Amino acid sequence: MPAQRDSDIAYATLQEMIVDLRLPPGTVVNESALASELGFGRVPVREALARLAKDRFVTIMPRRGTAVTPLTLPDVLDIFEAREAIECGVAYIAAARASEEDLAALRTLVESADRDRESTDYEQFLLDDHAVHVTLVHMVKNALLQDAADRLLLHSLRFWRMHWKNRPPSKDAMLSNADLLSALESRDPVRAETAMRDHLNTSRQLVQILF
Amino acid sequence: MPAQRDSDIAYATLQEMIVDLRLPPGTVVNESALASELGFGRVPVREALARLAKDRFVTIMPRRGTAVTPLTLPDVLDIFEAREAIECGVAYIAAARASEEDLAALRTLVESADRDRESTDYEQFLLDDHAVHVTLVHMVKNALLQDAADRLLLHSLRFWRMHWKNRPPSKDAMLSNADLLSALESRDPVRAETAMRDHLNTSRQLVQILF
DNA sequence: CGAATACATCTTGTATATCAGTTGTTTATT
DNA sequence: AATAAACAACTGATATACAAGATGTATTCG
Repeated sequence: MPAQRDSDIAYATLQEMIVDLRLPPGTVVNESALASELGFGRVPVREALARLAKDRFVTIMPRRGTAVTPLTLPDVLDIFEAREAIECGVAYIAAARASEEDLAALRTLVESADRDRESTDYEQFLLDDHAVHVTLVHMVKNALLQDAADRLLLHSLRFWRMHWKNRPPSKDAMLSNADLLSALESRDPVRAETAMRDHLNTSRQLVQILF
Repeated sequence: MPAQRDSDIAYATLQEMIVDLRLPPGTVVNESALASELGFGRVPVREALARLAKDRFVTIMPRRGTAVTPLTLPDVLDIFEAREAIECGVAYIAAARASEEDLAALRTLVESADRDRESTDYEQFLLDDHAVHVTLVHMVKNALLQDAADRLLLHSLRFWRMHWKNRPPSKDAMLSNADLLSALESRDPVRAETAMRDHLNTSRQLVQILF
């Protein structure tokens, strides 16, 4: 655990506020204001913002201001495309490498998400679905892949929250990961990759229609 | 153009120094020393180091110091694995999306790299091969994928420079991208993905043997 | 002589102050 | 009235100063 510097806490706090929409896309933020709100000095807040900018969660316009990055349709399509490129590869690798414990944990999460769909609790569904993908990525135990994938998954989570915020929750758009899970359990890399690709393609198409 | 803040210049400079081994793996760096060397204050240097830490080019040990991240065998294998996961997806997408101009530029680079191999100029080979992969990624015009891939490619470049630094350059280890190029030119996503996977697997195996 | 503790020093972490660039507004000129 | 130049206010960018944690060393006690 890399220590708890103020800038680490500020980073985590702000990221959470951005992803859960307490700081909605487009919000302009101000270093000094944030500093006094969070109870830190300007320096740790500034460092946190710099890191969030590298993640593309905020956009810094030098000497002009900093804003929470907006979510345009092209941006969202990029997120899905990048997820497809990375997570398909991850699924392929994970099929060969997953331990029994990993698979059991994944099964629990997938079943939990399936229950959420039945109760149309979309916030909980999002969290469980997110957890499924995060867990999958962590299975491959590759810090570099994990960095890239975790960031994309958070972008994705932010998008879905935005998407469903003022929209009726629809069961059709809450896709199951059952196929992926069964492919992983039978240690079939190609099927796992295909399941992931189908999963992501289907949601991407849904978004493209509904946006 | 995202303005030229001192911290941007410091970031670019330090990244270059790390990747071209002027700051070899394991070097411990000191904020104030770097600051006076580069002619900046401590703040921009510190921000640059924070960004480099996110890229895993340096490792910050809070209140203890900062070091250029060492290159262990497991790290290198992670780099190759992550490249496989991402670049295969990139090749797949690029096959459908590449413009004629992109393909022409790629052809020039591939041929250039092939010439470098004949003259066993490994530094120039590395640069051209790097350019091939960077160009490929830029073809898909997806900033998120580009972020992730560019970082991995720089890690990879650093590794190869380290690898060949005190080793006789061997033609066998300088692989061609001709197959990949031809797959792209015939707009065949599956073949492009396969070519990329073979390319990366072969070099990974070479490394695993020689390390 | 060995171990533990106190201390000196080095390095990063944070706060405060100053500098500099951008923008929008005001004012003067045509 | 329209345009352009000067200016004022705001924001981030950087420098300087100070605080705090960590490590190695020296000293002291058993």
